[in-house]
Amino acid sequence: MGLREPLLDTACCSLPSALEAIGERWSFLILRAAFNGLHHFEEFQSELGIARNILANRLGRLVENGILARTPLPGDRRKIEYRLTEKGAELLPTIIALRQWGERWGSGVPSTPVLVDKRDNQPITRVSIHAHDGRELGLMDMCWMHAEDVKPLESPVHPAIAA
Amino acid sequence: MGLREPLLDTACCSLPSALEAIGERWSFLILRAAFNGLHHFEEFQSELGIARNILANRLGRLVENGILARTPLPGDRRKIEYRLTEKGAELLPTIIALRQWGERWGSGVPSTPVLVDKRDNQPITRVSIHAHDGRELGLMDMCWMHAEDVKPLESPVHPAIAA
DNA sequence: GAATTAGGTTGCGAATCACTACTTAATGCG
DNA sequence: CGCATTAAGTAGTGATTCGCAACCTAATTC
Repeated sequence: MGLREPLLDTACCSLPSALEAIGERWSFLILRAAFNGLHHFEEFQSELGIARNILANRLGRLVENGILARTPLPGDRRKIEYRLTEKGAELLPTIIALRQWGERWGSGVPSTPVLVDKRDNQPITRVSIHAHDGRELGLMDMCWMHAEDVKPLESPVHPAIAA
Repeated sequence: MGLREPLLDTACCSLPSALEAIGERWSFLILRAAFNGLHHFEEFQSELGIARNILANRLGRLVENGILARTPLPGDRRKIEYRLTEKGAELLPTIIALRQWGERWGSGVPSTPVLVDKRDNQPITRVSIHAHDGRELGLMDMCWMHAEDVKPLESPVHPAIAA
């Protein structure tokens, strides 16, 4: 039977729970559109060409999961505004990472629009993995460890506090 | 009719093509398992509890898309090894970013195992967005621009070349 | 008060998902 | 060899979801 149980118990990894929230078809693209400044049902619908019932379903689920906030506009109460919450906004690195991957390995076309630093209008760098001291790490530079085996560094105590 | 056409033309953004490759249910979790060192059909099956035909389908699609490489082992030719290609391995930032997001906003449980820097066994930092000079950028620090409007910085030409 | 607009909901056929059982091919072993 | 075992994958069968079109409802506009 096609009963859809949760992907996995969330005991060891929070990926499954994340995927429950945003892993369905279209969810990612709706989020991308939201990051690009779209806020209304019809905007999403015409931009993405998604079926209306599916869009309603996805928007509802994203709202349920606290990723989008749904507010009727005070001026025209027919209009519903969908806006990223803080939780939703923090998906940006994920989305950018996936987009950069697609750009590099997929069709190779540079995506538009592109995220730039406001200060100098220069594009952001590639999203990558960094050590706690800031060094960029490749696959060879890291390994997996059980969380409980990680010993916290004796953090260099701030002089003002240490004194 | 339920004919599944591509999510969107890939003209403006490579996200859709990326999602065609890895956006289906289970694909992400299969990749996570691969990153964690699983390489065989039965390993994936028992770890994820996924139906066998779906697993076969997903593995096939990941291979088609060049994300996993499928090689029968020389020693025991029943055994098929699925291994991440370079293209697949470069999905790590995406997966880590999503996992960190789930960890922060989902159940809040710390995931295990955790990626650490080999040099000092310290966990990696949070995946985030950086300017080309290395500064971490928040949502407020950046904006979208059309790719063709981005003016390349006159890069500080290498003295050896300039001379 | 009729038409329009924004945001949905309903119905229906096609595709996908998931569970179980079966198949095929390569090894292991007596 | 001959038979059990293992690894990987396929087939059959329902439940669920997707996608399209049409319809509905409330708020606004003319």
